[in-house]
Amino acid sequence: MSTEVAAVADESRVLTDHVVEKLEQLILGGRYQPGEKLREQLLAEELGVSRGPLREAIRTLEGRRLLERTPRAGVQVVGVSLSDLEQILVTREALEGMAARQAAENMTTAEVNALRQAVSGLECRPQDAPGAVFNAGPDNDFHRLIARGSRNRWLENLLVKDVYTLLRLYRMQAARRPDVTDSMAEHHAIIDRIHARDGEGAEAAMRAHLRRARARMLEAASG
Amino acid sequence: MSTEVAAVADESRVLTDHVVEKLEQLILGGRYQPGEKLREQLLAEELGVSRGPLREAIRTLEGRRLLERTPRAGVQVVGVSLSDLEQILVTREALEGMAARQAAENMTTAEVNALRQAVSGLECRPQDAPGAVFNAGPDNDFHRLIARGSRNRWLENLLVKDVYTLLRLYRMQAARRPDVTDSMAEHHAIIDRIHARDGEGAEAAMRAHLRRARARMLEAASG
DNA sequence: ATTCGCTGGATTGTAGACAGGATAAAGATA
DNA sequence: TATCTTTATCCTGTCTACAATCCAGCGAAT
Repeated sequence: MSTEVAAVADESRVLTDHVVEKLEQLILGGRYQPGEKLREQLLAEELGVSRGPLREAIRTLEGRRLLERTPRAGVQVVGVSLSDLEQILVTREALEGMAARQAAENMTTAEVNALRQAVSGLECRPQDAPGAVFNAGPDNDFHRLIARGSRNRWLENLLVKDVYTLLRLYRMQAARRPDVTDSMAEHHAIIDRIHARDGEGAEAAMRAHLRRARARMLEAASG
Repeated sequence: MSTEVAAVADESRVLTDHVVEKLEQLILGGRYQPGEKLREQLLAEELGVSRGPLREAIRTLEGRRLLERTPRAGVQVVGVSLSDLEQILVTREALEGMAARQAAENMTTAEVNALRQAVSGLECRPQDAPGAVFNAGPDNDFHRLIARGSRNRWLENLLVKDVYTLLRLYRMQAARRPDVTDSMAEHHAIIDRIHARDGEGAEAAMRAHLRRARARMLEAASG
């Protein structure tokens, strides 16, 4: 079975963690469609684990809102409605605006440089990796680096583990490549503010950027 | 055993959900102190359930960052350091600012009235309930109502399930009553903006309020 | 046609077992 | 006496197996 979880876990992680990861990949990779019901017995066999770790992994992904449970009826992959998408994007604006502000205060110069490189997107990124859906391109790197640069593990976790994952799921669901609309200029404006250590301006620029991106996404989705 | 989970679950919830709730109460109630290690066998017996549901509940609370796992060594109640507190409060400012903005757009007039009543805090709130630590007073209601009024279930969930819980844990840990410092005036200013449907102003007022509250808390904690 | 009850399948919860790692106690050495 | 090492114990992580419960679909009876 090609979908089996790596039998030998690297130390300091337990089986459940690998199941979480693998399951997330299966969902984000489209193996299980939004709305599709997961049957534990089958899934456990497919992953080569027993029900225990699988159920724990499901609980974890429930917490990240990737799975939804109807008591005694089973779990299913969430479907991201247009209303959901809008609410998620609003939440993202709040979190990532603050992340940009904190990044302006806390990022090292080296990190800012890495950020500039990332948006330049010159590094010929190999799109061949098995989980192509995962590498959402240089845009993704940009936002991740800022989340990391905020030095705020709550902001970072909420953004990376919850928000970004749901957005990927939506893109999967809509069969839409991450729009590479040239927001390069906006990205550079944000970086400039961060580089200038202007937290206020960085947050404003990021929020303006995300508002425009949200408008684009919602328009593209409904229109 | 007085800590046993209600044997008969109200419908549409499974045992694990009750364990999550009960465990959260035990932690927030101080029965298990921050840093304390949880032994699953004992805890399972104390709660009157088997290890299965307990382990699932633990995973859920891990997702909410109330518990921390060291692989193969066990789980322990998290300790909220001063740096953690600061980061959480910053995250809260971002989320709750946006919640206030959306509340200004989406709250019904009736909800705004309820909000005013809540901050007036005139209803003689019975502090007798078993989980006294839970009823964090009228201040808590105020923030919950706004989160609810945002009509954004992501914002609301992140605030109520994650952020507020951690703040309660911190207060428990610091053995500090939720400071009832008269932020009444600030609260009313926020409500005024919401009532005026001024999203921009509501967010600004909320963030200013939370910044001041953060400063107070950090000062009280370190000074 | 609607309602009732049955039945098969799936979820949910429990119990017991066991390997392997972590912790704590006992012993050995300086 | 203090520190290092070894040993014993405990606990976690995982699996298997089984009982209980719930739900959906099907068929029969009114």
